[in-house]
Amino acid sequence: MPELPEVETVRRTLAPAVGGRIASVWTSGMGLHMARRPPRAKLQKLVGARITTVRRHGKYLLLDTDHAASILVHLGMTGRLRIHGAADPRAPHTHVVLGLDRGELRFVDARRFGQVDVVAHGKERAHPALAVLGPDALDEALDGAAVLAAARDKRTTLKAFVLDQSVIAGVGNIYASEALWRAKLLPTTRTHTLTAPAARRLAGAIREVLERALTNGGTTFSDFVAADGKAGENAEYLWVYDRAGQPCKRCRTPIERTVLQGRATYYCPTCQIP
DNA sequence: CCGGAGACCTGATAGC
DNA sequence: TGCTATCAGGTCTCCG
Repeated sequence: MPELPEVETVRRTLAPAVGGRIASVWTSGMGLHMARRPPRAKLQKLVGARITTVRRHGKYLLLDTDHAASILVHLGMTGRLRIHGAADPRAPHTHVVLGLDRGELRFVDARRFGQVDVVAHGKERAHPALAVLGPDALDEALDGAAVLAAARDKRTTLKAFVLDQSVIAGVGNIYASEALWRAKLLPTTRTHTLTAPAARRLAGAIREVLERALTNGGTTFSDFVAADGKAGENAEYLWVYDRAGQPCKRCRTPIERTVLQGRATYYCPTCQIP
């Protein structure tokens, strides 16, 4: 479910939890991502710690504490990180609960593709999940020149390229299709054929698409909600994703759906070109 | 190096 | 109504 705009929306709506002290920790004991369980003992050590900041890189959140460690969270497909009243009934599939001085921070994940871990300060780059990430998609440094440089040696398709978290961290399946439509580039275009002007368009389009979605509070089809429980509004603004057969918003040609690397891919066969 | 397929999980929805 | 098949915003691994 969640790509950069959704994760960033969660980060921002976690603001009320910042400054809170962790009073208790509960975990379900079930495995999440790759059958890895949230590390109960390491989380337990954070009892008494205060949450100082919440950072994001790509689709990962880092809840920093004043105990020299951060809580790493990835929402997977159906993960939710929400602030609740301690008396609120617990939703099914609740896997981690951090009791704060006021309220609770709960991680709920039906499909269990999400991840919760603890990382010592200064060891972030050594964490396997974070070590492989490229620059964040909203990083200022990610301009046309950077995209062109990253694209040059690759033989893959543009769709796979923008989805590759080691190249650009944060773009997922919805915004990959959206950005390529915005840049007027076909998803199947080979990466190494990208021209400088096309790379500039792609870099700009990625930023534009993500910032627009962020302004709209993220895209909600069924699962995504912010930390305050609110759904996103961006689904009604999507240009191509989930719009097969509907007219292109630029040229009225029906949008096509295909499958690339096993994932649904939407594009306009007329105004997107190699 | 690259793509494809399958794995990990559950729930929603469409079709019969 | 109830069954089955298909699909889903993410990653990871194996295979050719």
